[in-house]
Amino acid sequence: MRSDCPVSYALDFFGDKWTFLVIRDLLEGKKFYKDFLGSKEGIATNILSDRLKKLEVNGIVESKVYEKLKTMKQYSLTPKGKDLIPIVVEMMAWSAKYKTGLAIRRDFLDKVENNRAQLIRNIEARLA
Amino acid sequence: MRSDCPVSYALDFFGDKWTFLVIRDLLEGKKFYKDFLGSKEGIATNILSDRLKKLEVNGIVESKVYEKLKTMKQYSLTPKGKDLIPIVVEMMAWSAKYKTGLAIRRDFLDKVENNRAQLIRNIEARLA
DNA sequence: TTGCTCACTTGCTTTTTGCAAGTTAGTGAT
DNA sequence: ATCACTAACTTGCAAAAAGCAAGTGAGCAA
Repeated sequence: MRSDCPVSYALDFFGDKWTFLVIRDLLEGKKFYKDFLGSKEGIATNILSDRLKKLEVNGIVESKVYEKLKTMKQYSLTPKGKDLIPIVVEMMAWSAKYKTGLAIRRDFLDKVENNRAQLIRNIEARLA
Repeated sequence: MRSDCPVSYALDFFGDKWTFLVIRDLLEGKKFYKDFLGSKEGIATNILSDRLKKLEVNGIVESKVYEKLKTMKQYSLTPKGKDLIPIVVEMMAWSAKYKTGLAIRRDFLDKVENNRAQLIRNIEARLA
């Protein structure tokens, strides 16, 4: 841990190039090692292995042997991991605003937008 | 850009060890190079210089010469940068939940919590 | 028992980060 | 005008992390 700042604390978990993309994959329902490997960004096997390990140690991910095929390990998010969803949501909302042509559903964004507008007002009031 | 995924798009801007901490500093009201250098995490001068440059190129930060003392450059967030506030907020909320003893004001968190709970319900409904 | 899949590991190269020591430009005092 | 001082970088090199290709070992199916 680099400091007692909450932002810094969070970044110690996923402030690197790959960890958050693995979390995204898990949120999208991916479960197995090869699923993560198949993602468009193209993570390397050693990096993926390392990140899954760290996420598990940090209590964000848990894994168990897949009983139907014991060579496979099934990964999933813990409650602590699922609590990262709002961060993902806000990243998506931000990207949708500033990048044209991204594949995000309109109805999803509309739902987010009201919450987001309120949040911005809250925080800007604090900063003023 | 590594893919057309919105999460990946966002991470291309700040998916590294330092960029988001600089954004946090700006949100906290820091303006000058030496202010960022003074942050508790201890960023190196070359990294800071590089990140400020990239943030400016990416339209998240803007800078101008500080007229009262022309050796100093004054940095600030653009609207695009300020729109990252909700992400910061959600990071803080997550950290507050999982790390004891972090310095976040209670009243601030209470405000955030309702929005967050609603967001989680929205998204989990989508994922089910 | 052979061959296949899957989840890793290993060894090596390239890129990024970290650190210390400059360099350049404005400023204020002499 | 020159000197000391400060602020914002830049440079060079060492250390760490990421990227890539080629293994390895454990289950499974024929």
